[in-house]
Amino acid sequence: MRKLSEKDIPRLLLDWYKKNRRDLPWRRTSDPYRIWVAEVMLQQTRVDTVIPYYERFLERFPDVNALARARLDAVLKSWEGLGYYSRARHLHEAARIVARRHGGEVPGSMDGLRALPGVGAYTAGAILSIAFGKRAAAVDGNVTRVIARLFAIEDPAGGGKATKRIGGIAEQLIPASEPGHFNQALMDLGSVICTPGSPDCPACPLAAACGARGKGIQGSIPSKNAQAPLPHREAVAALLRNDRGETLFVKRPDRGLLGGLWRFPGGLLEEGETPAAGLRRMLREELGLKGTPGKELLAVEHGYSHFRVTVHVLPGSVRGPVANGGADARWRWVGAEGQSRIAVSRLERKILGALKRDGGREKPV
DNA sequence: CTCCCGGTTC
DNA sequence: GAACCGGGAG
Repeated sequence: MRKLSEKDIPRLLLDWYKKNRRDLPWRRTSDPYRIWVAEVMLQQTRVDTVIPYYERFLERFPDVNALARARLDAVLKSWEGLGYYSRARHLHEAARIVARRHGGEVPGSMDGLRALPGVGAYTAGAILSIAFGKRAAAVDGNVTRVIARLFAIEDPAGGGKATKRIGGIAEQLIPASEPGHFNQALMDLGSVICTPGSPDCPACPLAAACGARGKGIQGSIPSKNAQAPLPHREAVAALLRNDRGETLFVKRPDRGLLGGLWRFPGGLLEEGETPAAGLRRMLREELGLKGTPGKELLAVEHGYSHFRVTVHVLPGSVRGPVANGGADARWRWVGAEGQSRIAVSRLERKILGALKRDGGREKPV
């Protein structure tokens, strides 16, 4: 029997994929829009998390024109909890571009796709190969790991050298027929068999062709680069209620952390600042209000991509009546029902859930 | 071109 | 603690 070589890889993978492919909602369609939405959601986010969001999003925005017509607030609400909210903003903006400039048809070219906000090399390659059957690489984290192992690439993953080499190999490997299935096969293999921690080499259709396996170094590829622990910050959030029982919310700027989502008044504490003092300062700076903080209700831990935070939640009263902001105001009094309609991050949902559980009663931390 | 920012889940 | 891509600043 002839030794396995590089040119056997597509056939072996495609055969394996036909028997082992995962049944995923976006694999039951060839609609470029639906595949695009799925690929954007799958950026930075696991398959199981994406599935329910994907279903709901497409029910709400079934085609490009529906998404293009929607308000950003509605799109963000559908994205609530999925994280990396700039993806939603970019997708919405891109849908408007497709509706306006491409007659509602998702572009089927690399240049057309890459010109859309939120579409990088990976997403464009995935859409081109999966929805349009074109020969394009789609190198995500799984594919990177599979190729790094297959070719025993020991340079640190994410480094310029390894990225370039892996991209080049991915381009070469793609077969002219079924490029979309080939790319998805690579991703499934990485997700199910060639996993980061302990790859299941005996189950791998490419084991005999795998360079890392041959050298017995599959467990240490890709090499892990030590990362510094995330910094920790302290923050305060104010629970301000008016006489109608509504709560004051502030809208975050469209860009930056959690852009376009609503939050409680407050923010990061300065070094050595107490929650009460910080809250007084922030109410003054942010809303021009003179406020009196009450006793801390609870403290919530939350992690972001590059720091962790402890949020102290304090009730407060503000002097004098505060009018409701208009439709586009950056702050607004929100009743119980409205609180389920506005888009907020996990952190605010966590706080709202905790307050609801103990009925908003004061409680020692 | 490289580095840093950006959220959540398992 | 690990995993997961794109944009924008430097």
